[in-house]
Amino acid sequence: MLETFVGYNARRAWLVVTQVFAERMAVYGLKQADFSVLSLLAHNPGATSRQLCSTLDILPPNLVNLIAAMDSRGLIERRPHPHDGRAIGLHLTPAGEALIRDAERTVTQLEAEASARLTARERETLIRLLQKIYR
Amino acid sequence: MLETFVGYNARRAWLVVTQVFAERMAVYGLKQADFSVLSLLAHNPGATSRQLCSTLDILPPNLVNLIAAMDSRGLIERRPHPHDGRAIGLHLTPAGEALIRDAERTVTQLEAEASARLTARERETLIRLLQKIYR
DNA sequence: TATTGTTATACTCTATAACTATA
DNA sequence: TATAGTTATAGAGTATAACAATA
Repeated sequence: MLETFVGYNARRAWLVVTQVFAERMAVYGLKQADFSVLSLLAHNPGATSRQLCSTLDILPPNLVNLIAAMDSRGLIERRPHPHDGRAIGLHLTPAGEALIRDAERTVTQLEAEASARLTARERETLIRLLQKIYR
Repeated sequence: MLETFVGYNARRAWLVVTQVFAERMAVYGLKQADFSVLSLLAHNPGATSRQLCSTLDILPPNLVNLIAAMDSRGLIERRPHPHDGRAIGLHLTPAGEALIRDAERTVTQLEAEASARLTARERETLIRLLQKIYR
């Protein structure tokens, strides 16, 4: 019965992937949210906390320490926003760029392993159907 | 980039479904784990805590209060296991059966709403592909 | 008045160690 | 010795309210 529900199956699949993800990202000292933030900044330099929050569905208070920690680690930099004095533009440092490049490569690899029982086409279909749910 | 990963998309889809789920199940006083336990017991009467844990990937200590609460509510009954003096067989009471019957109907309905942008066939495909990941 | 970033805090979910009773 | 159920507790993740600075 449970297995006929999208919600149940999505959670079970996510649990499997997320476990492998956590193990492989521990090498880089990154958790899921860290990876998501760095990856977004790599492809959207200068994004604000608020933009990250709405894109990732994270609440602002829960992003603060996360950003502060990666700032301390020298992975990201906060620069004044060009047009909005309230906001802070977030940028990757060279170290942050190097780290996320390696991490993204690792995730691409583990994704391939996690979906090894799917053909390339099935994997595309899966992602497309999942996006139809949440977009 | 993030959107090319199964893990990311599975989580986002699950977040959407789970939110609607939580709202609709609040009427019954059930959380996700409660629903899963009751539903499993409805279709597997006499199951033990240990069996529920391994099926749902819940750790034994985290199931204790959950079971106790539903026992207090008169939804489930603990009976001595017929063959194993250590174990306890879990059964739904008539009240528990009535509740999970209604709740399952509601979940079936909300699942249909959540996957309204998918055809019936796409929904089947989605579930099949998700199961290929975690099974 | 509304929004950005922030602090403090609380609540839920998940994880670990250790105990008892039975196998 | 191994397993089922339990207790206590710690940690991670997520949520709300309220504040200063800027729009």
